[in-house]
Parts: sequence; structure tokens; C-alpha cells
Amino acid sequence: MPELPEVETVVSDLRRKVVGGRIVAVWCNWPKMIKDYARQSRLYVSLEATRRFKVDLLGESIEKVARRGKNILIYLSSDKVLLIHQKMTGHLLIGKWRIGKHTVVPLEPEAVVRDSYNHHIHLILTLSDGRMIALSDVRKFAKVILGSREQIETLPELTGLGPDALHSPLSAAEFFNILSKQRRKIKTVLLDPRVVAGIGNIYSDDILWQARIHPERPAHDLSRAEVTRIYKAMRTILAKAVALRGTSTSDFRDTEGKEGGYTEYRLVYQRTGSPCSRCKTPINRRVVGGRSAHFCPNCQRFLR
DNA sequence: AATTGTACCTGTCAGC
DNA sequence: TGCTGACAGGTACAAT
Repeated sequence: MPELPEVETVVSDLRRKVVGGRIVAVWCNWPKMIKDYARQSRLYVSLEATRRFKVDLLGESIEKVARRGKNILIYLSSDKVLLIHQKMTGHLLIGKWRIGKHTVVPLEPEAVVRDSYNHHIHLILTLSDGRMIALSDVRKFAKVILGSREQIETLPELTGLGPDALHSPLSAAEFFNILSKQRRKIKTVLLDPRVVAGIGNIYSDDILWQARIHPERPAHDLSRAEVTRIYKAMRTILAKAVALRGTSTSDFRDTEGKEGGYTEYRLVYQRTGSPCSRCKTPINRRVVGGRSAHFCPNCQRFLR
């Protein structure tokens, strides 16, 4: 779920609310979400590693928070870093809960109480002032990795990331050079974090609609003018979505349980059948690279 | 080497 | 009402 704007929203919340905090307790009821930095691709983590994860976090202070693609990096004292990836349905919430034997009961804030996320909280870091950072995830795809700064920053999923879709100094000309090496469909290429980091299914659809490019056009066939349109759309749409604190088409919420404001400005994502806001042609949906693509068959023609 | 398919999970919703 | 299948924001790895 969370794409660049949603992760950026969560990161800005963390910076404002928990930097300076000290971790005094760690609770987890889904050990598989804790990955070993040395074997981060392996599914299973030993009980020993889980125990060490908790012990290593105790007493650590949160010094700064950064975003790398869709990864959240929480820099701690003692030269440690906690990496969190929310994947499809992860939510980072800040509040207070009562941790029972089998349930987590929210004490505050009010906004979170009404939502079902409490039932899917699997990790809680308690700060010394009593507030908690909770990671909720219905589908349990989210992952966390704890290691030294060196260990985390050299993880292949970070070193292998392409330039940041919003904040990298990447120029339109450089973007053209990158895309000219890709024979895959442009929609698939935009979704590949090793090519460009931060774009997911919502914004890839909106970017391609804004740029008037069919999602199945091979990336290397795009002209300089077409790539420039994609580049400009990528920057403006992501900046707008960040300013509006993300999209809640599905269930994205910020750390207080509030929805994002970009939802009503969506151009095509999940608007199948609705009239295109440029030409009134009904929006199409088609599976591209295993993901659903929404586009205007008139504005975004395959042949130009 | 590049590209496509599969796995990881649970929930919701449409259709019968 | 209950069942079945499609679909949901991501990405690493296996298979081709």
C-alpha cells in the first residue's frame, strides 16, 4: 500500500513525534516479520534471533528517521538502525495500547480505536513516556530488520535501489538513459524499485495518464519528449501526493489513523468505467505485469 | 542476461 | 446464507 507519499507521510510523523524517544519495551507476536540482516531473504527467524532483536532494542534512543524508497530507516543510538518495510498492508501507528495475553486493546488515540488495525498489530515498541510505536499488518508481508548502520545500509535491497522518484537530483535526460535500457513495459519498469524507487501501483497509473502514455509501451521505445512528460508527471504527482499526505483508496492511514488527502484527486487509479477527466472516455482496466493498470484508451493510445 | 511467474498472507466483495 | 474466485498498496527469488 504505502508508496513513496504514504511512506514519506509516516516518516514525517515519526520525525515529529518520536525522535528523542527511548525504547523501554518490545513486544512481538509474529516473529516471522523480524528478518536477520545476514539472511534477510530467508523466511524463518530463530527464537534466538527474535530474543536478540528485543534485547538489542531495549534502552536505544531514536536519533533520526530516514526514507529510502519505501523503506523506513530508524537510526538509533549505539550505531544501530531499524529498517521497516510496510509492504502491502503495513501500518505504523503511534498511540497507547494495553497488551493482553491474546489481544491488543487501544487506549488512545480515538481515531485508531474505530479501525480494525488494532486486531492486526504484531510489533510494539514502547517508549519511556508510555507512548508506543505499533506495526499493524493484516497480510503479514511487512518486514523489520535490525542491525548496525553498516549492516543495514549495505543490504542489497537498499544498495540496489534506483534513484528516488521524488527527491533524487535525476534529470529528465538521465531518466531517458535509464528507460532506454529497459525493454519491459513502462508500467512494469516504473514499478521496479531497482530502476526508480518509490512508485507503486496507484502513482504509476496516475503518472502514465498525466503523461498520456499507454502502460504497455516498451520503455526503450519511448521518445525523449514522452520520457520528459513521464518525468515531469512523476515529480509533480508525487509532490502533490506528499503535500496531501498520501492516498487512502484502500486502507492507508497515517500514524494517528487519519486518511490521506490525495484520494479524491486520483486521476485514474481504481476509476474503471468512470469518464476520463480529459476526454470523457470510460477508463479501462487491464492486467499488466501481474498488476492492474487503469488508463484512458483514448488519451493513452498504444500507437502514436 | 533479461523477463515472467510464484510465494509470502488475510480480508473483502461480487456472483451464484 | 454460504461457497468460490478474483482482487488488494510490494518485492525477492525461482523458473524460464
